[in-house]
Amino acid sequence: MFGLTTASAHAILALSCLEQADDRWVLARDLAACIGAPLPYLSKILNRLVGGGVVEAKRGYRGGFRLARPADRLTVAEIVAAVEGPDFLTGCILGLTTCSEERVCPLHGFWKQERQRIAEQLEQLHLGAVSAFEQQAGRGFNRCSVDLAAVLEKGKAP
Amino acid sequence: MFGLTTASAHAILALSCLEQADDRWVLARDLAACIGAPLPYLSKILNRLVGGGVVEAKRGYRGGFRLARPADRLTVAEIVAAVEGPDFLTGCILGLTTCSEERVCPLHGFWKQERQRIAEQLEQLHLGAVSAFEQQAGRGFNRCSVDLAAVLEKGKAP
DNA sequence: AAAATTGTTGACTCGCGAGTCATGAAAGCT
DNA sequence: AGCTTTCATGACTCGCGAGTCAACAATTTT
Repeated sequence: MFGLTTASAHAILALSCLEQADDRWVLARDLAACIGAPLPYLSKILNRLVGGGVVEAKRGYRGGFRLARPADRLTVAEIVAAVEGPDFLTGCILGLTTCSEERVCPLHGFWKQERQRIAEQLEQLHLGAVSAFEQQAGRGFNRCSVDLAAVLEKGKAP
Repeated sequence: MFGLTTASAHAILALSCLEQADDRWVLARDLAACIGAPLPYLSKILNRLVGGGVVEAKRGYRGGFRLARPADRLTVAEIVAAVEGPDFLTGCILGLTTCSEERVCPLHGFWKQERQRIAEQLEQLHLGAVSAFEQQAGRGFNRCSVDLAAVLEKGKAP
């Protein structure tokens, strides 16, 4: 109930892998293998990230995905918003449609504050930090079954 | 995605109404009418609250529900736990089953802190405060279509 | 131009929370 | 004892996020 959707989780982990590949094009298939997500589902999530301006896609031979901007200029808030829609953190905690600033619900004060805190945290958290954390933990391309050297070699501009 | 389930919302609003009836027995039907929730669904939610020791139920003629304790000794955390299970605020924000203190996920630090904050807030928030807020806002039994005087008269011990 | 590669998209299934319906079980009244 | 009232509960439907499958469109290589 409290937490991100699995779609957002896939997105964050996949982008963390992407960051480790620098500017090279990486296949959705390799990202899926790396984070253990189903390829067709991840494809749709990546597609939403394209729409949100988080990643770029290139079709056809030697295509794939790469970050639209450097990882330290991509926030987790932005990533989640691209996947789940811009309103993922708005709304009443009790789900009341009538709850507004004028006619607030009994948990409004508490939730308004928490919501703002969470939003701020997610905006301050950059993909670079997430990726660095994952890399230090020995995850990402380093430790998955994907052959990193081959992926990077293949992703280079011809 | 972020927020309580509607079941918890129904519970909080219904309990707020219950508080305004003091120690009298109130019918599930009246609570449902008062908060605008479907009766059969609310019944199941009230049943979970019985199991969680939040309310008491009495069947048969002149039966109904009443709070198991005074409203200022019932926390919102307790109510939500009764409805959604005790683990409603545990677990990884990315939904990773492998995430633990030893092998944390990239958002672990952020989420652990937020989770704790939310838990503390919900534990400090008592039903009495919620009910007082609702009453001041002109909601609860005061403003619903239910005849408060009749309900209270009926709920008295014979 | 043809073939191979790779992202795109719509239709489908599955599980779960939300909500409905009908029936059963306890408690009080007469 | 029988009737009425009221909570308890299992089976069902509905909508939605998650995940699958298959056909399609774009791009590069040969």
